[in-house]
Order: sequence, then structure tokens, then C-alpha cells
Amino acid sequence: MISKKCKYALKALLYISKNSGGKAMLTSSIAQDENIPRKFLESILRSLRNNQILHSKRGKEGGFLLLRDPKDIYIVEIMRIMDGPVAMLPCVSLNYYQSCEECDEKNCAIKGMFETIRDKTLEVLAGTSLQDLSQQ
Amino acid sequence: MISKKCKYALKALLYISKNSGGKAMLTSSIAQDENIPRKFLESILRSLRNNQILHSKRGKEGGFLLLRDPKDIYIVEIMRIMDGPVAMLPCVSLNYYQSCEECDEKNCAIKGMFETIRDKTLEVLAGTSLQDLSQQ
DNA sequence: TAATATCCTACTAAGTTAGTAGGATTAATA
DNA sequence: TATTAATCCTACTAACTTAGTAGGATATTA
Repeated sequence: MISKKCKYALKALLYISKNSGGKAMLTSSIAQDENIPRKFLESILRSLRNNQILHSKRGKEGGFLLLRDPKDIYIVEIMRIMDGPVAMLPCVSLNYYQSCEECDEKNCAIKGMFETIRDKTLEVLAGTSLQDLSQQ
Repeated sequence: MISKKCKYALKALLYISKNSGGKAMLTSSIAQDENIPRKFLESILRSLRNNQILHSKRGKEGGFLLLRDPKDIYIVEIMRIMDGPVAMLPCVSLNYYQSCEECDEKNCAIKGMFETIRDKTLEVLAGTSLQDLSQQ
């Protein structure tokens, strides 16, 4: 399961992607239209800004803008920022690898299967952009 | 990520599958050989028994046995017992469906992508048996 | 009846999730 | 320059989940 934070992030980015048209979008209108708690969304958007997905403008007439074209923002990047690893086992993660201490990794019977799942999942997540999703 | 509980369950079942040969296997030897805390493993095995994966024998000469042939025990079943849903969104789960209250499910932009991921993941998990993994 | 297993209930520490509270800071505009 | 309206930042919290541990009850076999 992805976290609500991650789901909210995706929904918010899609909202910005669809409605912005070059203008900064308000946290409060995203929160209202997408049914996301405002203060929670605020911290989500700030974290997306800290990770070079969004640009923010402070003060009156401020808000959030995409830093890149929606066709160049892939879902996998958002998911890694919000939830960390995509893989189902730490020892199989490409970006957040950790060894499994208690088991012998080279002779692990389940590793291969989870690598396959990771690859199939990444095919989708790294092959789908914000633009792909907002065009549906 | 799957939980350690789930990983331990898979390791333990593979251990039984490989070493049992019709004889009941001890929690303590599985725990030792697979580096799993014994008391924790005990509750895992009991939960697998409660879910018709294992049969248990109490008392001296007791232990755990697979209820079915390893070729008829699919990984997905174990993962659902231990961790619940396979899907990444509650509204996309086949066995643990829950609506997403805050969003309009019919016009959800992300649902389709997560259905695709669910299906690809299930292809692997429901297509791999204990036997497949222990024969590697 | 002694030994050796599973069975069962209850508990716990640490970490994660899903937020909330309250104000500081910045920028446009009247 | 004052007002308004936005993001920014730190700190806090309640509830839940994870990963176990403790201690004994119960059943089976030799």
C-alpha cells in the first residue's frame, strides 16, 4: 500500500498539471477540490518543492508551480520521494538497498521473485508521466 | 515492502517444504536454521495453521506439516494471510477492497495505473508456488 | 509421569502514519 | 507604508503497526 501522503501528492500534482497553465496554484484550492486536509497538504507540497518537483512563490499571489513539463515527471520519482523504496524487500531495492542480515543473500530463495515484481512494477511507474495520467 | 512476519513465513514454509518429507518440523529448528526469533516464529506458524496452510501436532514428536502439496501453495496466499492486500491502493484491492472516500472513484486518474501494477504483481505471486521456489 | 512439543493471552518498545497548532516570513497591492 | 494573503517552519500528538517478549496452559508420546 502507498501512504495517504503519497496518494495526496499524486492527486495534487495532477491537479496542478491540469489547472495551472503557468499560474501558481494555491494550497487551499487544491485542498478543497481534492478533499485533502490543508495543513497536511502544505507539508506535502513543501516536500515536493524541496525535491525539485515544484517551485513555490511566497506572499500574496503566491502558490506552487511544476518545475518541469508534466511529460518529464514520472510517477516513480514522486513515489520514491514520498514513500521511499518501490521494492518489496530491502535487499531488492535499487534506490534504498539494505542487506537482510539474517539471511544469506546469495542463496535466498525468494529474492528472484521479488526482483521480477520490482521490475514489472518499475516498468509501469517509470513509464508513466504526470502527462500520461492527466490526459486520460 | 512486505513485513518481516511475511518474509519469515515464506522462509519457514520453504524450509518445511524442503526438509519435511512427511515428518513434522520443529519451530525451534526452523528458528535456528533460518535465524528467526523462536517465539515470534511460533505465532507465525500458528497463524499459518489457522489459515489452513499448515497442520500441527502437539506434544512430544510434534511440530508442523504442510497441509497441501508445495506445488499447490501459491505465494500470494501466504502474503495475503500475513500482510493483507497485495494492491497499492485500497480501492484497487481484489481481496481487501475499501473505497477511498475522499475521491470520486469513477474519475480517479491514478486508479488504472495501480490496477495494472496489481495485475502484473499478481501474475507473479499467484503464478509461483512453494515448489517453484524450493526447486531453484 | 517425565519430557517435549504446541497453544494461548497479554504485554511492550519503537517506529510510522496522518495529521494539527501556532506563528514567522515574504511579497503584492492599495 | 500598512494590509492582506500566501508559503515556511518547528513542534506536537493520537492512533496504529511492527516486531517482538514473557509466562505459563495444554496435549502427546515414551
